[in-house]
Amino acid sequence: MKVDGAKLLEEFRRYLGDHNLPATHQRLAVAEAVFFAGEHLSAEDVGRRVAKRGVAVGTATIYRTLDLLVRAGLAKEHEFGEGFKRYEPLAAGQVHEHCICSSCGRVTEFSNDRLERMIALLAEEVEFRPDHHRLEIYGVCRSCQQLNPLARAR
Amino acid sequence: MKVDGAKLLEEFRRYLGDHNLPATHQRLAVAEAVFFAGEHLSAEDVGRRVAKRGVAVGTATIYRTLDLLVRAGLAKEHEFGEGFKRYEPLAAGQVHEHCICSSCGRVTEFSNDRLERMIALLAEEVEFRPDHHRLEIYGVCRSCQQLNPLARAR
DNA sequence: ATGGGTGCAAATCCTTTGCACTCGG
DNA sequence: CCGAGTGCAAAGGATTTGCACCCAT
Repeated sequence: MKVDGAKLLEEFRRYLGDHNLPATHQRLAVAEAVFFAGEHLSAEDVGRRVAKRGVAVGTATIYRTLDLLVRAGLAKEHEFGEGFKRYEPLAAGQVHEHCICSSCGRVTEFSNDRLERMIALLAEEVEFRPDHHRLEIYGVCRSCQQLNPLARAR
Repeated sequence: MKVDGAKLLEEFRRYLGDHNLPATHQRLAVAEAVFFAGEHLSAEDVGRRVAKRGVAVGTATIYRTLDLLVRAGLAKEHEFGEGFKRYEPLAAGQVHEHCICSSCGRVTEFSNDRLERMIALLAEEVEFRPDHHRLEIYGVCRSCQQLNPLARAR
Protein backbone atom coordinates (compact mmCIF):
# COMPACT_ATOMS: atom_id res chain seq x y z
CA MET A 1 0.00 0.00 0.00
CA LYS A 2 1.49 3.33 -0.91
CA VAL A 3 2.07 5.73 1.95
CA ASP A 4 3.65 9.13 2.23
CA GLY A 5 6.79 8.45 4.22
CA ALA A 6 7.60 12.09 4.73
CA LYS A 7 4.16 12.77 6.12
CA LEU A 8 4.39 9.83 8.51
CA LEU A 9 7.77 11.02 9.71
CA GLU A 10 6.22 14.41 10.30
CA GLU A 11 3.41 12.83 12.31
CA PHE A 12 5.92 10.86 14.31
CA ARG A 13 7.80 14.01 15.23
CA ARG A 14 4.55 15.61 16.31
CA TYR A 15 3.66 12.50 18.33
CA LEU A 16 7.00 12.60 20.11
CA GLY A 17 6.62 16.29 20.85
CA ASP A 18 3.05 15.89 22.09
CA HIS A 19 4.14 13.14 24.44
CA ASN A 20 7.27 14.86 25.68
CA LEU A 21 9.47 12.19 24.22
CA PRO A 22 12.86 13.15 22.85
CA ALA A 23 13.30 12.82 19.10
CA THR A 24 16.60 10.96 19.15
CA HIS A 25 18.35 10.29 15.90
CA GLN A 26 17.98 6.55 16.55
CA ARG A 27 14.21 6.86 16.71
CA LEU A 28 14.09 8.94 13.59
CA ALA A 29 16.36 6.53 11.75
CA VAL A 30 14.18 3.54 12.65
CA ALA A 31 11.00 5.41 11.79
CA GLU A 32 12.43 6.49 8.46
CA ALA A 33 13.48 2.94 7.64
CA VAL A 34 9.96 1.70 8.24
CA PHE A 35 8.11 4.60 6.65
CA PHE A 36 10.08 4.54 3.43
CA ALA A 37 10.15 0.76 3.09
CA GLY A 38 8.25 -0.69 0.19
CA GLU A 39 7.63 -3.92 2.02
CA HIS A 40 6.96 -5.48 5.38
CA LEU A 41 10.22 -5.43 7.33
CA SER A 42 11.39 -7.59 10.21
CA ALA A 43 13.24 -6.03 13.13
CA GLU A 44 16.43 -7.38 11.60
CA ASP A 45 15.61 -5.83 8.23
CA VAL A 46 15.18 -2.50 9.94
CA GLY A 47 18.55 -2.87 11.63
CA ARG A 48 20.26 -3.61 8.34
CA ARG A 49 18.51 -0.75 6.59
CA VAL A 50 19.40 1.70 9.32
CA ALA A 51 23.00 0.52 9.40
CA LYS A 52 23.26 0.96 5.65
CA ARG A 53 22.42 4.64 6.11
CA GLY A 54 25.32 4.96 8.50
CA VAL A 55 23.44 4.94 11.80
CA ALA A 56 24.07 1.91 14.00
CA VAL A 57 21.12 1.39 16.31
CA GLY A 58 21.13 -1.27 19.04
CA THR A 59 18.71 -4.15 18.74
CA ALA A 60 16.88 -3.20 21.92
CA THR A 61 16.28 0.30 20.63
CA ILE A 62 14.97 -1.02 17.36
CA TYR A 63 12.40 -3.14 19.14
CA ARG A 64 11.54 -0.31 21.53
CA THR A 65 11.04 2.10 18.66
CA LEU A 66 8.99 -0.30 16.58
CA ASP A 67 6.74 -0.67 19.58
CA LEU A 68 6.50 3.07 19.81
CA LEU A 69 5.51 3.36 16.16
CA VAL A 70 2.78 0.80 16.64
CA ARG A 71 1.44 2.55 19.73
CA ALA A 72 1.52 5.85 17.85
CA GLY A 73 -0.67 4.22 15.23
CA LEU A 74 1.89 4.87 12.52
CA ALA A 75 2.95 1.29 11.89
CA LYS A 76 1.24 -2.08 11.95
CA GLU A 77 2.64 -5.32 13.27
CA HIS A 78 2.25 -8.55 11.34
CA GLU A 79 2.88 -12.19 12.10
CA PHE A 80 3.00 -14.12 8.87
CA GLY A 81 3.87 -17.41 10.52
CA GLU A 82 7.61 -17.09 10.03
CA GLY A 83 8.43 -17.06 13.72
CA PHE A 84 9.11 -13.33 13.90
CA LYS A 85 7.19 -10.12 13.37
CA ARG A 86 7.11 -7.75 10.44
CA TYR A 87 6.15 -4.10 10.36
CA GLU A 88 4.66 -1.83 7.74
CA PRO A 89 4.00 1.91 7.68
CA LEU A 90 0.36 2.76 8.12
CA ALA A 91 -1.29 5.94 6.91
CA ALA A 92 -4.56 6.66 8.71
CA GLY A 93 -7.56 4.90 7.23
CA GLN A 94 -5.49 2.66 5.00
CA VAL A 95 -7.17 -0.61 5.93
CA HIS A 96 -6.07 -3.40 3.65
CA GLU A 97 -5.61 -7.14 3.64
CA HIS A 98 -2.73 -9.41 2.73
CA CYS A 99 -2.23 -12.38 0.43
CA ILE A 100 0.92 -14.32 1.35
CA CYS A 101 2.45 -16.64 -1.23
CA SER A 102 3.18 -20.01 0.35
CA SER A 103 5.77 -20.63 -2.30
CA CYS A 104 7.89 -17.48 -2.41
CA GLY A 105 6.62 -15.47 0.53
CA ARG A 106 5.69 -12.43 -1.52
CA VAL A 107 2.87 -10.34 -0.04
CA THR A 108 0.13 -8.90 -2.26
CA GLU A 109 -2.32 -6.40 -0.82
CA PHE A 110 -5.87 -5.35 -1.58
CA SER A 111 -8.68 -3.50 0.08
CA ASN A 112 -12.43 -3.66 -0.29
CA ASP A 113 -15.05 -1.70 1.59
CA ARG A 114 -17.77 -4.30 1.25
CA LEU A 115 -15.48 -6.84 2.85
CA GLU A 116 -14.70 -4.50 5.73
CA ARG A 117 -18.37 -3.84 6.33
CA MET A 118 -19.23 -7.51 6.21
CA ILE A 119 -16.52 -8.40 8.70
CA ALA A 120 -17.72 -5.78 11.15
CA LEU A 121 -21.29 -6.95 10.74
CA LEU A 122 -20.53 -10.61 11.27
CA ALA A 123 -18.62 -9.84 14.45
CA GLU A 124 -21.53 -7.83 15.77
CA GLU A 125 -23.83 -10.73 15.01
CA VAL A 126 -22.06 -12.76 17.68
CA GLU A 127 -22.27 -9.77 20.04
CA PHE A 128 -18.64 -8.87 19.63
CA ARG A 129 -17.58 -5.23 19.39
CA PRO A 130 -14.89 -5.20 16.69
CA ASP A 131 -11.96 -2.81 16.83
CA HIS A 132 -9.60 -4.04 14.17
CA HIS A 133 -8.82 -7.27 12.41
CA ARG A 134 -6.22 -9.17 10.52
CA LEU A 135 -6.96 -11.14 7.38
CA GLU A 136 -4.24 -13.17 5.75
CA ILE A 137 -4.89 -15.25 2.69
CA TYR A 138 -2.35 -17.98 1.95
CA GLY A 139 -2.01 -19.38 -1.52
CA VAL A 140 0.03 -18.99 -4.68
CA CYS A 141 0.92 -15.59 -6.12
CA ARG A 142 0.76 -14.65 -9.77
CA SER A 143 4.39 -15.19 -10.65
CA CYS A 144 4.61 -18.52 -8.83
CA GLN A 145 1.50 -19.69 -10.68
CA GLN A 146 3.29 -18.98 -13.94
CA LEU A 147 6.47 -20.73 -12.88
CA ASN A 148 4.58 -23.77 -11.77
CA PRO A 149 0.94 -23.91 -12.89
CA LEU A 150 0.30 -26.85 -10.58
CA ALA A 151 1.77 -25.26 -7.51
CA ARG A 152 -0.22 -26.03 -4.40
CA ALA A 153 -0.08 -23.97 -1.28
CA ARG A 154 1.51 -25.12 1.98
CA MET B 1 -16.79 -24.95 16.90
CA LYS B 2 -18.17 -28.31 17.93
CA VAL B 3 -16.26 -31.32 16.72
CA ASP B 4 -16.60 -35.03 17.29
CA GLY B 5 -13.52 -35.85 19.32
CA ALA B 6 -14.01 -39.58 19.08
CA LYS B 7 -14.27 -39.43 15.33
CA LEU B 8 -11.11 -37.34 15.06
CA LEU B 9 -9.25 -39.78 17.27
CA GLU B 10 -10.44 -42.54 15.00
CA GLU B 11 -9.17 -40.65 11.96
CA PHE B 12 -5.85 -40.08 13.68
CA ARG B 13 -5.44 -43.80 14.31
CA ARG B 14 -6.19 -44.46 10.68
CA TYR B 15 -3.72 -41.78 9.60
CA LEU B 16 -1.00 -43.35 11.75
CA GLY B 17 -1.72 -46.77 10.37
CA ASP B 18 -1.78 -45.57 6.77
CA HIS B 19 1.58 -43.91 7.23
CA ASN B 20 3.21 -46.74 9.12
CA LEU B 21 3.63 -44.64 12.20
CA PRO B 22 3.35 -46.30 15.60
CA ALA B 23 0.35 -45.30 17.69
CA THR B 24 2.20 -44.66 20.91
CA HIS B 25 0.21 -43.87 24.01
CA GLN B 26 1.88 -40.44 24.12
CA ARG B 27 0.58 -39.57 20.68
CA LEU B 28 -2.88 -40.75 21.52
CA ALA B 29 -2.88 -38.83 24.79
CA VAL B 30 -1.88 -35.59 23.08
CA ALA B 31 -4.39 -36.10 20.29
CA GLU B 32 -7.13 -36.82 22.80
CA ALA B 33 -6.27 -33.69 24.78
CA VAL B 34 -6.59 -31.56 21.66
CA PHE B 35 -9.62 -33.29 20.17
CA PHE B 36 -11.69 -33.12 23.32
CA ALA B 37 -10.70 -29.60 24.29
CA GLY B 38 -13.43 -27.02 24.17
CA GLU B 39 -10.97 -24.26 23.47
CA HIS B 40 -7.76 -23.35 21.71
CA LEU B 41 -4.90 -24.86 23.70
CA SER B 42 -1.26 -23.91 23.89
CA ALA B 43 1.42 -26.59 23.95
CA GLU B 44 1.69 -26.01 27.67
CA ASP B 45 -2.07 -26.42 28.12
CA VAL B 46 -1.84 -29.73 26.33
CA GLY B 47 0.97 -30.83 28.63
CA ARG B 48 -1.05 -29.96 31.71
CA ARG B 49 -4.15 -31.66 30.38
CA VAL B 50 -2.27 -34.82 29.48
CA ALA B 51 -0.50 -34.88 32.83
CA LYS B 52 -3.83 -34.53 34.62
CA ARG B 53 -4.96 -37.75 32.95
CA GLY B 54 -1.97 -39.51 34.40
CA VAL B 55 0.25 -39.63 31.31
CA ALA B 56 3.40 -37.52 31.50
CA VAL B 57 4.53 -36.63 28.02
CA GLY B 58 7.80 -34.79 27.36
CA THR B 59 7.64 -31.29 25.91
CA ALA B 60 9.43 -32.31 22.75
CA THR B 61 6.94 -35.05 22.08
CA ILE B 62 4.04 -32.70 22.62
CA TYR B 63 5.39 -30.33 20.00
CA ARG B 64 6.22 -33.18 17.66
CA THR B 65 2.73 -34.62 17.99
CA LEU B 66 0.99 -31.27 17.57
CA ASP B 67 2.92 -30.89 14.35
CA LEU B 68 1.78 -34.31 13.30
CA LEU B 69 -1.85 -33.46 13.97
CA VAL B 70 -1.56 -30.33 11.87
CA ARG B 71 0.06 -32.22 9.01
CA ALA B 72 -2.64 -34.84 9.25
CA GLY B 73 -5.17 -32.08 8.79
CA LEU B 74 -6.83 -32.88 12.10
CA ALA B 75 -5.80 -29.76 14.00
CA LYS B 76 -5.22 -26.14 13.14
CA GLU B 77 -2.49 -23.90 14.43
CA HIS B 78 -3.23 -20.36 15.57
CA GLU B 79 -1.12 -17.39 16.51
CA PHE B 80 -3.25 -14.91 18.42
CA GLY B 81 -0.41 -12.52 19.09
CA GLU B 82 0.42 -13.91 22.52
CA GLY B 83 3.90 -15.01 21.60
CA PHE B 84 3.08 -18.71 21.39
CA LYS B 85 0.85 -20.96 19.32
CA ARG B 86 -2.53 -22.46 20.06
CA TYR B 87 -4.17 -25.50 18.54
CA GLU B 88 -7.74 -26.50 17.92
CA PRO B 89 -9.29 -29.72 16.64
CA LEU B 90 -10.49 -29.44 13.08
CA ALA B 91 -13.23 -31.52 11.52
CA ALA B 92 -13.08 -31.48 7.73
CA GLY B 93 -14.87 -28.58 6.10
CA GLN B 94 -15.31 -26.68 9.34
CA VAL B 95 -14.07 -23.32 8.15
CA HIS B 96 -14.70 -20.61 10.70
CA GLU B 97 -13.27 -17.32 11.88
CA HIS B 98 -12.24 -16.00 15.27
CA CYS B 99 -13.04 -12.95 17.38
CA ILE B 100 -10.41 -12.41 20.07
CA CYS B 101 -11.28 -10.24 23.07
CA SER B 102 -8.51 -7.73 23.68
CA SER B 103 -9.62 -7.46 27.25
CA CYS B 104 -9.97 -11.05 28.49
CA GLY B 105 -8.60 -13.09 25.61
CA ARG B 106 -11.75 -15.13 25.11
CA VAL B 107 -12.23 -16.43 21.58
CA THR B 108 -15.65 -16.37 19.91
CA GLU B 109 -16.18 -18.15 16.61
CA PHE B 110 -18.50 -17.76 13.67
CA SER B 111 -18.74 -18.88 10.08
CA ASN B 112 -20.42 -17.42 7.04
CA ASP B 113 -20.42 -18.74 3.51
CA ARG B 114 -20.86 -15.37 1.85
CA LEU B 115 -17.77 -14.14 3.64
CA GLU B 116 -15.75 -17.15 2.51
CA ARG B 117 -16.82 -16.66 -1.06
CA MET B 118 -16.04 -12.98 -1.00
CA ILE B 119 -12.56 -13.58 0.41
CA ALA B 120 -11.77 -16.11 -2.30
CA LEU B 121 -13.09 -13.75 -4.94
CA LEU B 122 -11.10 -10.76 -3.76
CA ALA B 123 -7.90 -12.77 -3.72
CA GLU B 124 -8.52 -13.91 -7.25
CA GLU B 125 -9.09 -10.32 -8.29
CA VAL B 126 -5.43 -9.62 -7.55
CA GLU B 127 -4.46 -12.77 -9.45
CA PHE B 128 -3.75 -14.72 -6.32
CA ARG B 129 -4.78 -18.38 -6.05
CA PRO B 130 -6.10 -18.74 -2.48
CA ASP B 131 -5.68 -21.94 -0.53
CA HIS B 132 -6.68 -21.04 2.99
CA HIS B 133 -6.84 -17.97 5.14
CA ARG B 134 -6.85 -16.70 8.65
CA LEU B 135 -9.21 -13.97 9.84
CA GLU B 136 -8.92 -12.68 13.35
CA ILE B 137 -11.10 -9.91 14.64
CA TYR B 138 -9.88 -8.10 17.74
CA GLY B 139 -12.29 -6.17 19.91
CA VAL B 140 -14.39 -6.56 23.06
CA CYS B 141 -16.43 -9.67 23.76
CA ARG B 142 -19.95 -9.72 25.09
CA SER B 143 -19.17 -10.23 28.76
CA CYS B 144 -16.39 -7.64 28.80
CA GLN B 145 -18.77 -5.14 27.21
CA GLN B 146 -21.16 -5.71 30.10
CA LEU B 147 -18.47 -5.37 32.73
CA ASN B 148 -17.21 -2.19 31.21
CA PRO B 149 -19.50 -0.60 28.61
CA LEU B 150 -16.79 1.83 27.62
CA ALA B 151 -14.10 -0.77 27.14
CA ARG B 152 -11.92 -0.04 24.19
CA ALA B 153 -9.86 -2.63 22.50
CA ARG B 154 -6.06 -2.76 22.75
C1' DA C 1 20.84 19.87 34.47
C1' DT C 2 18.30 15.87 34.17
C1' DG C 3 14.95 12.48 33.03
C1' DG C 4 14.40 9.56 29.61
C1' DG C 5 16.96 6.99 25.92
C1' DT C 6 20.53 3.98 24.50
C1' DG C 7 23.75 0.03 24.06
C1' DC C 8 25.39 -4.15 25.67
C1' DA C 9 24.95 -8.33 27.39
C1' DA C 10 22.43 -11.27 30.13
C1' DA C 11 17.93 -13.11 30.63
C1' DT C 12 13.37 -14.93 28.91
C1' DC C 13 10.20 -17.49 26.43
C1' DC C 14 8.67 -20.67 23.22
C1' DT C 15 10.17 -24.20 20.32
C1' DT C 16 13.59 -27.36 18.21
C1' DT C 17 17.35 -30.64 18.25
C1' DG C 18 20.98 -34.24 19.52
C1' DC C 19 21.41 -38.43 21.43
C1' DA C 20 21.07 -42.64 24.24
C1' DC C 21 17.37 -45.38 25.58
C1' DT C 22 12.67 -47.58 24.98
C1' DC C 23 8.83 -49.66 22.72
C1' DG C 24 5.10 -50.77 19.23
C1' DG C 25 4.27 -53.86 15.44
C1' DC D 1 13.84 -57.90 16.92
C1' DC D 2 14.49 -53.04 15.06
C1' DG D 3 13.61 -48.71 13.27
C1' DA D 4 10.98 -45.14 14.81
C1' DG D 5 9.55 -42.64 19.07
C1' DT D 6 10.58 -40.63 23.47
C1' DG D 7 12.66 -37.87 27.27
C1' DC D 8 16.08 -34.96 28.81
C1' DA D 9 18.76 -31.38 28.55
C1' DA D 10 21.16 -28.38 25.72
C1' DA D 11 20.64 -25.42 21.73
C1' DG D 12 18.20 -21.84 19.09
C1' DG D 13 16.01 -17.66 17.58
C1' DA D 14 13.31 -13.68 18.54
C1' DT D 15 12.37 -10.35 21.82
C1' DT D 16 12.88 -8.21 26.49
C1' DT D 17 15.24 -6.40 30.44
C1' DG D 18 18.81 -4.51 33.89
C1' DC D 19 21.92 -1.11 34.36
C1' DA D 20 25.63 2.34 33.78
C1' DC D 21 26.30 5.94 30.65
C1' DC D 22 24.70 9.53 27.24
C1' DC D 23 22.00 13.16 25.11
C1' DA D 24 17.79 15.95 23.59
C1' DT D 25 15.22 19.53 25.60
